[in-house]
Order: sequence, then C-alpha cells, then structure tokens
Amino acid sequence: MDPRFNGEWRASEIQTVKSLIARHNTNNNHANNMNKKHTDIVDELQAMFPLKEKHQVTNLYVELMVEIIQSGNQHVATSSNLMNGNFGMPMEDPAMGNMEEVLCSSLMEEMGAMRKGEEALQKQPTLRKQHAARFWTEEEHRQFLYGLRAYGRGNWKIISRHYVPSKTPVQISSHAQKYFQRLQNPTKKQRYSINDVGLYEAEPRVQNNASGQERLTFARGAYNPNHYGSGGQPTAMNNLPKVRLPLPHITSQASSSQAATLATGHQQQMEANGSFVAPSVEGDGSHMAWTSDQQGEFLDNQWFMDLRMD
DNA sequence: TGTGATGTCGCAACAGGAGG
DNA sequence: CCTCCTGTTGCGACATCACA
Repeated sequence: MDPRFNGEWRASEIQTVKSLIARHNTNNNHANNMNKKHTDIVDELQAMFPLKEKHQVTNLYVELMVEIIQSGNQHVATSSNLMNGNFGMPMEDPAMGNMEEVLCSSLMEEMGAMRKGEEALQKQPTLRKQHAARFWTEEEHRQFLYGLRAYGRGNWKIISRHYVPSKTPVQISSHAQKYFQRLQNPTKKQRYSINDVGLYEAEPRVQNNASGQERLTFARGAYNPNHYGSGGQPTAMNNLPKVRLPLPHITSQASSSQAATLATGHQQQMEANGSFVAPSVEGDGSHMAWTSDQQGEFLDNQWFMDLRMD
C-alpha cells in the first residue's frame, strides 16, 4: 500500500475510491463541467466516508488522480503527452480522451491552487505559527469531540493521548471548559467560535436538503471569525442548534466499557431515554442519522481500535 | 489499615487579542 | 472603548498508590 495513506486510509477504502473514480470517468456526464464533476466525486466520497475530514477526502482524491495519471502515462513515450494519457482508465469512447484532458487540466489547476495556498501561508510564518501553536484548529476540535464522545467528560489525559496529541490534558480540559460553557448558553448571542463546530458537521449533507449557504459555511472552514450566515445572524447562531453535547451524562469516571457501549450504536436508544442526543437530523431526516454501514465504518476506525485496546 | 505523596480533575479568575 | 473569545494559571477536591 502506498505509505502516503498509512494510518489515514485503509487499502480497501483506497480501492473503493479508485473504483468510484473509475466509474465517474466511465460515465461521461460532466464532460463540459469538470469542476462539478470534482465536486460531485468529493461529495460522494465524503458521503461514503462520513468520518473522514473533507480535506482528507480531497487529498486522497487528488493523490489517487495523480497516481492514476502517472500510471496512465507509463504507457506514454514522453511527458509532453501527459494531457493525452488515459489515466489508466478503460477508454473505449474516443471522447474520453478529451474529457480526461479537461479533467487532468482541472486537476492540475486545483493542485496548483493548493500549492499557492500553502505558499501564501508560508509567507505569513508568524501568523501561521501563532495560530497553530496557540489556537485550536477545527481539526483538533473535531478530534476533541471524537475523544469526548468515546471516553466522556473528564478523561482528558486519554483524549490527549489518543485524539489530540498536540494538546496537553490541561489544555484540553481548559478547552472543554469553554466548550461546555458555550453549550450551556445556546440562546445567548455570541460571536463565532471554534466551539460552534459540532462533531457531526463533518458528516455529509444531502444536497437536496442542505442549502448552498449551509454547505458553504463549512466548506470554507469553520474557523472563520468573519463569516456570518445568511440570516443576518452570526454563524454561531446558525450552528448552535446543531452542536451536540456528545456525552452529557457520562461522568468523569465513565469506564471504557461505557464509552464502547455508547459508541456502538446505542446512541439512539440512549436518546430515547433522554440521556443522549443523537446526530442532528434536518429536513426529512434522511441524513445525519447513522446507518449500519456508517456504524461499521465507525467501529473500524483507528481511534476506536485504540479504544478497544484500553 | 491508616497516612502521606502524587496525579488528575473542575472551576474560577485573569490577561491578551480581536471584533463591534 | 467595550465586549467577547481564548488560553493560562491557581486552587481546592478527589482518587490512587506506596509505605509504615
């Protein structure tokens, strides 16, 4: 397996993604709109892997496309033929050649944009360093929420070790303090905060139900103090109803078995008992709920393996 | 078994930074 | 300038462990 994906993607997952990419390339539905095609693929991938971060899905997609492109060009004599390679995909339709040309071009533009973004950050070393060292990132906050859900409130040392190694238990405790304080004041008008990022915001939204504005809110990254929702209210107010307290009634002494029980699909049962709030459901309720497949994915996740070992 | 040391936690107070 | 967000620090409470 490609070492780039170790610890982040399993071989089976990568194979699944490759199959999906191949299927999309076979279905020439977006030959005239490659951006939409990329978006659709990433959205579909995120729906398949709800526990993966969007950037993880995007990165894997880009990596695999590069891999496909490179493997496709092993059969091409010169690098100048890059744009005409078949990317290792079955290509019976002559039109595919043009489509893939556009696809490859679009992909290269995307990668170029990513590089430019990285360069821009590197040009602001002070700002980046300060933010990375001082403030919690969305990624760290989500990991914190995962750890909170798995181990419950109070087990900051374990959460620090397994989920947020970049933060000390004291820092996590402090962060949790602010997080719970914020949750206790849902009606209070507040500025946007990293604590407004709910655990399940990482999960996919069904396009038919989610407004573009909602999708945009998180597509642009949660830690955006300047971003406000469409209703004239700070984003915080829009998001707060979706922010769920993962284990509000688990005491600081909750055992690993308790955490495991909670994490294995008994959440809905607990919700019925009024002691747990399951993933938020919007619209017709067709999304955000945990399917058996998602639970299986959940149980196979690396951090949950760690949970079992403790 | 009782006691002291140690570790961890929750809570409150404070300071710095940024937005309104 | 005020308010809010965020991280740090200090303190008390509690649990665990080692030792006499």
